[in-house]
Amino acid sequence: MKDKDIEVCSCAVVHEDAVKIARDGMPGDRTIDNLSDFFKVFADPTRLRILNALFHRELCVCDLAAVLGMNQSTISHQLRILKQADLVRYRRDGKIVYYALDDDHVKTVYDQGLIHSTEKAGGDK
Amino acid sequence: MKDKDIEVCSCAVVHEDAVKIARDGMPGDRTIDNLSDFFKVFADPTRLRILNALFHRELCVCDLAAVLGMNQSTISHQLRILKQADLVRYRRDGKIVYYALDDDHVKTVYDQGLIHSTEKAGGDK
DNA sequence: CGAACGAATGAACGTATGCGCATACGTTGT
DNA sequence: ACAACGTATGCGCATACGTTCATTCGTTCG
Repeated sequence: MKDKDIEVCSCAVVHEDAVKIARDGMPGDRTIDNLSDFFKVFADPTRLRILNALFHRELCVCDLAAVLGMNQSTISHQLRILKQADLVRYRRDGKIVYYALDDDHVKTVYDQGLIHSTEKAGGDK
Repeated sequence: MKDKDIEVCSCAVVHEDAVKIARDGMPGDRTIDNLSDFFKVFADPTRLRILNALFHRELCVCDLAAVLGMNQSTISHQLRILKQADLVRYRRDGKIVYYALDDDHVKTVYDQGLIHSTEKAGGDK
């Protein structure tokens, strides 16, 4: 192994040991990418609103469009993303497709983020 | 109040009551935006790697560049975002600026996301 | 079978985001 | 004060993302 780190940063690496430890503890690309993709799903107002609406009960695409005041197409696109992330599941009843939260911990993540985000926004100490 | 919902979605709203309940329970734009912004900070591999590196101990910009194998400029840009989100704080020691996690619950959010993301990726039932 | 309706998909557009280069800033040592 | 070094910032590029329009798909009902 060669000192690739030195080439990246022109400065003398201040803490070689700390860098090594941080490197060893770093998860693989796959893990990091999965993690960022997971958070990415929650990083959009429209999707958060959809999730919020589904906290109460299952809703069809048309209902969600009405709740959010947005196009049916937009809702459908976002539902696809939520579905791919396994955050929601759907149930077909005739022409109507009902969406619901796939897992309870979706609300857990949502709520935890809510606590921290409002904490930051409100508590401007 | 006028029926704005009907105009949005050309279909006949299937569940008026459910739509109304979902609407009433919907947080304001400010809250939703804060929440999505919060998750957005976690929704990038580079920032997640920086946070991960800081789990062990505080590091300077140069260290982080070495750990991630990226430009100092890139690291600095991302640190700015993390700082604005109050996820990290910095301490100046001469020319060197050390960054550290501002809060313990940063790791909490990180870990919780990790659990769910690996759960989804691994358990492809 | 064909019309009607809800939902899904693809293309296009504007915008936002991450990265690296070049450079400016702030501090230290001579 | 000047040079050196670590860090921060502005700019441009490439790309990813969200929304909308138009169309297609799938189902139901006449």
